[in-house]
Amino acid sequence: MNKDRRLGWKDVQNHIHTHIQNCTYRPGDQLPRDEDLAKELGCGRSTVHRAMRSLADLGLVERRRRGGTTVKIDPVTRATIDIAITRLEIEARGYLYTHHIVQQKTILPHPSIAARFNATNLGQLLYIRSLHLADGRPYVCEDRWIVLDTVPEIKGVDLEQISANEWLVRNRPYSRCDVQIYATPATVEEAELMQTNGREALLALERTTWIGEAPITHVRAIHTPAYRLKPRG
Amino acid sequence: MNKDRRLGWKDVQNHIHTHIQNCTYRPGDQLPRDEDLAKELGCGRSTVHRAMRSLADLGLVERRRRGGTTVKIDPVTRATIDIAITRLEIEARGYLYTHHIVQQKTILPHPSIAARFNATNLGQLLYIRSLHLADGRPYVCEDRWIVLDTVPEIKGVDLEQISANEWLVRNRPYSRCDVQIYATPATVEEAELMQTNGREALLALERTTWIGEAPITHVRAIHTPAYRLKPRG
DNA sequence: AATCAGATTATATATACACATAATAAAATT
DNA sequence: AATTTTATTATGTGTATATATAATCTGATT
Repeated sequence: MNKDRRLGWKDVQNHIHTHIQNCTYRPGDQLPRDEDLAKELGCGRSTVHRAMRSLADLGLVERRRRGGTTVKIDPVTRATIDIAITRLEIEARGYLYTHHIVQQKTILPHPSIAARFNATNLGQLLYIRSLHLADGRPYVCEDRWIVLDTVPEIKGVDLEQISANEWLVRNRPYSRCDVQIYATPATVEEAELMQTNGREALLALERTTWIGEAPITHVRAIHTPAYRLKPRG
Repeated sequence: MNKDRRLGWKDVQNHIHTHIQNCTYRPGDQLPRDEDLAKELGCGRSTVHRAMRSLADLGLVERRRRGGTTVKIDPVTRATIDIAITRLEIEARGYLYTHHIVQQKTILPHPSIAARFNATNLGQLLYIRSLHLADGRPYVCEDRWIVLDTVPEIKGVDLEQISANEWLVRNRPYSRCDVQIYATPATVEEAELMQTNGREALLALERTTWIGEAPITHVRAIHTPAYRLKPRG
């Protein structure tokens, strides 16, 4: 940035953030107007605006027209999680990735699955249970339902070659994605697949995606017992 | 925004996002230069810049100086989680919040706790096991370690009145927070506290905070079995 | 041939200005 | 007194311009 000349928006952001950490400004407090702060710090209003917007994005302050900017009364810890293609996640950890399909069939949706899509007439689904391994050890077991009316092309894809996970991410952008994270005991079959005992607690990650109004896929991925989900740096 | 005049940055963002969804631009593709896009759409370069930055924040495109903007080759699903004060979360769901302390003592840190802080000389810690209830039913059980060298004032606080969770959030802003999410089977004691059987899988949420270099607190919160963590919006 | 110094290119940042919009307060009208 | 209109205020957005920075290419120098 500027070597020494004047303040950049990050400097302004740090300045305010520091004051919030200092308790110079406490939760609920009113911050100075953008314009006043700009005058005080010797920079443009736009620069303060940029910094304030960033702080608002971080969930640290709240801005209201006419009401000015206040330090958030009930701060939340905001964590951002990036869910990558399973292959890339495994490879990023330095393991060799392999995967195989345990079961694959075309079915009509079970009501509980239809409910996830908030839909009734889904037509036929492609169901796939697949296992993703890191250095040969089970890492993720995913149950996936693909709406064939929305993604007919997938019928022609060799899903042993490229996983459904990867094919969809690369070929089927979505406009909406619901995510749910929860803990679940392994079923007997899952315990066998994951090579754990049946009492293990597994982290489950459910995702459902749509393109416009059209449902694409629903997936429930359970992870190896030691798995820890970590937000990005 | 502008009623009909010209495009706003959100319009531009939608325009590009739509094209990415269309597969007009596919993962890895190069997008037009900001300036060209501005000319094409009939708006200023700054407007395109604003839209592009927003798309980059969403993790959909990547921008490199001189390299231009490309559609992200390996898109990730980005989920943002807001972890609020437990009381507010319970009240937001329409339940009556109560909490009580199960155990409280001053101790020297166990090595595994010290490791979480990446520190060796932590001095004395205040350990608190507390139970947070929704309409009288166990909702969250938290084990918390507070670094007394960093937060000495907490010794004078009645933590039955205001939970340590809430007091810290309101009185001790942090500059860094590590978060980990995982599944864990309930211990015998936890199962009893949470009024579940010992085989339940529970979602655990661990947080460790610092102000500058000084460690503040480490907390492990386990949730009621049915609990599902849902990203915002 | 290897290396270093510009030139070029595209995005990033800082700033200024005009206008839009939301929220509120004050004034005017009924 | 109640309601509507108008003014004020502070942030939001769009744009233009100047400068900064990073990445890459070109070519001159050694």
